[in-house]
Amino acid sequence: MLRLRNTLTRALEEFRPLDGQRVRMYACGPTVYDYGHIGNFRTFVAVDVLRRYLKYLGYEVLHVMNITDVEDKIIRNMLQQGKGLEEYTAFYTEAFLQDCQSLNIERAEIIPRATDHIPEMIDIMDRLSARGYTYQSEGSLYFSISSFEGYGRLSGLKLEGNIAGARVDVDEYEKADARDFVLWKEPKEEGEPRWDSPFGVGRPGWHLECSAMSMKYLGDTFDLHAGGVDLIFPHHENEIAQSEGATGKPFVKTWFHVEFLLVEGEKMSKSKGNYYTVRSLIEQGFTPAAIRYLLLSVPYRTQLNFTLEGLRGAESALEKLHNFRRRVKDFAGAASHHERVSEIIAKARGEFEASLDDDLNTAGALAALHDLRRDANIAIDAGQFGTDDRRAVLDFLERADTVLGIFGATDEQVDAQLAAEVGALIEERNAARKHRDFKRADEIRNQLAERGVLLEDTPRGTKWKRK
RNA sequence: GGCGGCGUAGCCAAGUGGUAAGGCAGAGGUCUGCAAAACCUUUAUUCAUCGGUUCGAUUCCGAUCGCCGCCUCCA
Repeated sequence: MLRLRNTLTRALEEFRPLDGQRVRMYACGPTVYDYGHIGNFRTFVAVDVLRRYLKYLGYEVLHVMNITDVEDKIIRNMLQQGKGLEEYTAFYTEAFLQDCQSLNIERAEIIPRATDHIPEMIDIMDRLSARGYTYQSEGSLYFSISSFEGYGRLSGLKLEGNIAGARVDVDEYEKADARDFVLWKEPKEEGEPRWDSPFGVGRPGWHLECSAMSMKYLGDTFDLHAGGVDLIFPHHENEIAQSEGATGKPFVKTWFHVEFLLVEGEKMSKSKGNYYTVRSLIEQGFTPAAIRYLLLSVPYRTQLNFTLEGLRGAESALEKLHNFRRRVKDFAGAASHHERVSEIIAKARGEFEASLDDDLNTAGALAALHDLRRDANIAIDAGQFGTDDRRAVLDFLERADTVLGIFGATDEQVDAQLAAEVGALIEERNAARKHRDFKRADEIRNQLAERGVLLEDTPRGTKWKRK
């Protein structure tokens, strides 16, 4: 039974869908003004594990992840570069989806773009206005938070109790209250994207976009809403105010927030030079699977301190799991079954599921795999392993990987020509070794090493892998 | 100033009121023509500090110190 920590209630709660076996979830997607960084992807990987585990448990998942494709930074950049909105955002949207794919993040069932949902946003504004939650000022439409009872419940921030040491944006004095937020913004500059609306020409505020898209596809009330912790306030707080203000119904049952990723103990920022994108790490030679492993090695609700050393460690740990899976896959022996191996698998499965049930403890889930690895290796070494066991271990690993996604699709892709070449060279080398021509044998080994192929002499013959 | 989280071996990190998962790095071993790789073994009398509750606390409570986040756009 899955238990999740709900930000709204601050409690660990048993998760039950509102609608039978069907889970409706929304995750705030990227604002496509630049390439995503690993901090962004920590959140998306965590949400991915959530949806994958829900499916593992037998639920049907309807997952919506939006693309925010109109927003201040986007507008600033596109104007600077002299590009159109669509042209500018399409590029980074594509880059984002590619990064998701390389990290083996499953695609959400629905990926709506904000600019395709202006009518839905106008509809919400109409309803909010009719209910007296809004006011117009200098061509923009604002939401008056003092009119919405319960504002601040999610974040625990008090409406009045101020903010002595905090920075407050005092410049925007056209707002009635400093914390009121904009629903519809009047264009300030030439060339800014704009749409017609009953509230004048303008563009939507960010918060409104998510309310419109989530409710359109998931209904007025749905199960899960996910995002980074930094979105709790004001973004999610404002979504609640807008959505519940418009419908009069509860908006979301469970709020799921992913903690920050830090780099060398500090918040990532371009100016500090500790800023990593997925693609920059891949260029440095790290595999996406290792990045994903690292992101899973710390449970989603604690801050993750990213370091290159940690990433190298993740690579080694993942390598061990890969080696193990390969060893089991290549196992050829008696068609037998060993009770001990069944116990090992049952223990691993129990630990794996108990960990994930406990608020998605991915660190524990990975530990379960490593335990299995060690115990099964011992069984194989002891000759207490048969082909039935082989099948059972592989089945479990495959099933576990439907949640973790660390073995990846790229794993088995070896091009056939390379395989043939390497096979021939290995044969030649082994012949040389037989004749004690070690000079030639080492020559071949070095030659292959230069091409990134690593040989491994085992009692059962020579194996190879790519490094 | 308000709100929230964290401090566990060299490093990353799980966890429980009953005596410390897992990984990285290190050390030893098996294997090998030598290697590498692979595999196995091993690494915290102790969980920031000081008090308290308890038969018993790393785990609960209080204080102190340190770190991080949010309160403004942000995953």
